[in-house]
Amino acid sequence: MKVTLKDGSVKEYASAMSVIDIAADISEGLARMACAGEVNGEVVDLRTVVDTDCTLSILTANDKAGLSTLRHTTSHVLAEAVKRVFPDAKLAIGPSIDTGFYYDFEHAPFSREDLDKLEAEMKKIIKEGNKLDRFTLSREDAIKFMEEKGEPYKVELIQDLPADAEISFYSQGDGFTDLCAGPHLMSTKNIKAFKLISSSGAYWRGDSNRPMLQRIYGTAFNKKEELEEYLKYLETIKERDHNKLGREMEIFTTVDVIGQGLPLLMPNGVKMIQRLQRWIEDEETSRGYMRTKTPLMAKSDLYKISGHWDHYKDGMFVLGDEEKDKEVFALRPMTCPFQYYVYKASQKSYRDLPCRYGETSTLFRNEDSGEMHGLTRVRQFTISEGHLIVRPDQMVKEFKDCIALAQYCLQTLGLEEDVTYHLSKWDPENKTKYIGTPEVWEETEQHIRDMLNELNIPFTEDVGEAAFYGPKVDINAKNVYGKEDTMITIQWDALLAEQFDMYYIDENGEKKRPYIIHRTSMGCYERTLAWLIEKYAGLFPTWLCPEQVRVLPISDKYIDYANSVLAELKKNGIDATVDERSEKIGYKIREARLDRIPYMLVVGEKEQEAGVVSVRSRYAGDEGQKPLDTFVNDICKEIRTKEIRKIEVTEESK
RNA sequence: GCUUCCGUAGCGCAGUCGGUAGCGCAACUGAUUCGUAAUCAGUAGGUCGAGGGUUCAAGUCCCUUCGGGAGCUCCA
Repeated sequence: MKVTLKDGSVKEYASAMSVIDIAADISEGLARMACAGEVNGEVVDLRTVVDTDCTLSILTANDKAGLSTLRHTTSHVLAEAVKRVFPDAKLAIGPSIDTGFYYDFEHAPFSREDLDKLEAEMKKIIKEGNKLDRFTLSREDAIKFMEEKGEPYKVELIQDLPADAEISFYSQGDGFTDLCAGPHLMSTKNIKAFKLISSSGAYWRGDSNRPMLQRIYGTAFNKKEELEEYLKYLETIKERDHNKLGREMEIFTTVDVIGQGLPLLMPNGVKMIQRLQRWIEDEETSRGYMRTKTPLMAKSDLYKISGHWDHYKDGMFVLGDEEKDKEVFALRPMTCPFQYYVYKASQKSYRDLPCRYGETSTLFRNEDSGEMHGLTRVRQFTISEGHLIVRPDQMVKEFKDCIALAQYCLQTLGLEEDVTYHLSKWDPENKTKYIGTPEVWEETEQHIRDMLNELNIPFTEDVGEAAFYGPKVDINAKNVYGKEDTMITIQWDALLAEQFDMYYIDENGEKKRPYIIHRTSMGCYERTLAWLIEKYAGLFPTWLCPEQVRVLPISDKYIDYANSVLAELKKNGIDATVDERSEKIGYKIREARLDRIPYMLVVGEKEQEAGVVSVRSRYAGDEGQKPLDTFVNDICKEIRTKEIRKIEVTEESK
């Protein structure tokens, strides 16, 4: 057989060979480094025997799949360590993940001391350097095997494997054997650098009705240095965590007596949100949106028509008692039905459509207590919401325009590279969660699929993520910890117009159902703010900075001049202050840097006499003396164009 | 909602075996009037998240509750 290698060279073998043997034939070193193989593009175990012509790559920990193999084997080492240190623990599952691996156990919660003990035991196991061997069993034997070992979770896993699945096991020495599809390293001794990160509860099979197991998270790398670097990185991202930095910068705060998920936006945060809001509202207006302002609450009757009462009552703040009170109200969790009644207030002709309604809309959602987080998951928030009532023939164009608006917003804020696009579909297995027929769902999902393809937007399709009334495009971003949130959503709704009896009169004088697009342009302001804090680590584009310029007189003698400079800045709409304290200039600069002010204007004798300012920016350090009007022109232009100036000078700010 | 960790001055932290609370920065006052990352001196600030219990005595031990973190589950 002929084996074509990554570099294009061809090896010929007389008989079948395993991947690891081929690796050893290429070089000893490669065999030592090998984590997995890739045969004809498919990742395989090193033990896989190749017997026909193929292309083969030997994957090492420098390859993504190789690294995840290394991590997966590390999770098995962890499992063996747990069984050694805590023999009563029951094994569940232990996959590799983007950041490392985890393994779930039925056991009492693990403390940090337990993790340290386990790490020590893992080091021992690695030092022992047992070989991993793969073998398969029939379903009956596999179940018997795990029953004898007293592993009920493994038995359940085997029982649920598809009928045609090969049931494989990996053993490492005599002590430990685990049900596993692989692939795995050849020996535990090839694990060079690992660390147990944390432990926490996790439901068996991700089902909150089933027992809670204990999950241990860890990570592993090819080299010690890479591990160190990763651990250091984990430390540094805390510094840009919006929940920490946002409080530090007095953008928001929370108060225990006010309640969970109810952040207070402070003057700095409000300034930023106000700028975002004015920008978005003006942008929408220029794109043909009309603005509405509708009530924050309504009678339950409204939500009964929309279907929210049936589908999302638990998520709403209900005012009153359904049993006792004649009327029950609820704070609105969305604006849809309110804007529908704006539409319905007058009879519409086909000529009136599309109707694009926008509202800066405050919403209330009663999240479960464990879900609240900083500014990203809150109980009250304000969203750049809107609904477009359109004729079916206008739907595709309008939907595309909504995507274009979202992309424009992301580009302006410099966030477009950080997002992923998702086609969120219904779950045909769970019809009770949705309204409408399968035909309507399939058709609308196909429309969105076509559109995204046409626009050349890469996207994933997520089952069961749709709204109850229709599929949607979700634009998601990850926070500093890698957790994903929906930032923007655009939803295709061919169903609610029926519920609300919305219609327009077509060219033949007949009543027709419109389609509806539910959409946001820049999503929820609080969440966007959180995203910006983390993206820019608090060093926002100048137009968004709560304080854009600080004027620093070098002594009290120049306070008057500093204030005349300030007046000129304010006249031009620039957010600025003067630092009037009797401190040394170096100290004032340090403070301004710590406050993340983009521009500092130093003024003293020379500046006053020449009528100029000495500009110091976080972008380029000392920018030298400039006439004040030149500086004002420059910064006004930067603000007007919402320029994202690259930071070239990186000085330590600690 | 579930598992777990945490809550001491504005912020970051210390507080031993239960014996009545301290440090740094910030703040304030005074001096200094300064040229690019911390001028000097002084002052003030806490019923230790809240409530209850054990004890002669609780920041410390126990219970409840509120809030915060991590993860799970959920997220119109």
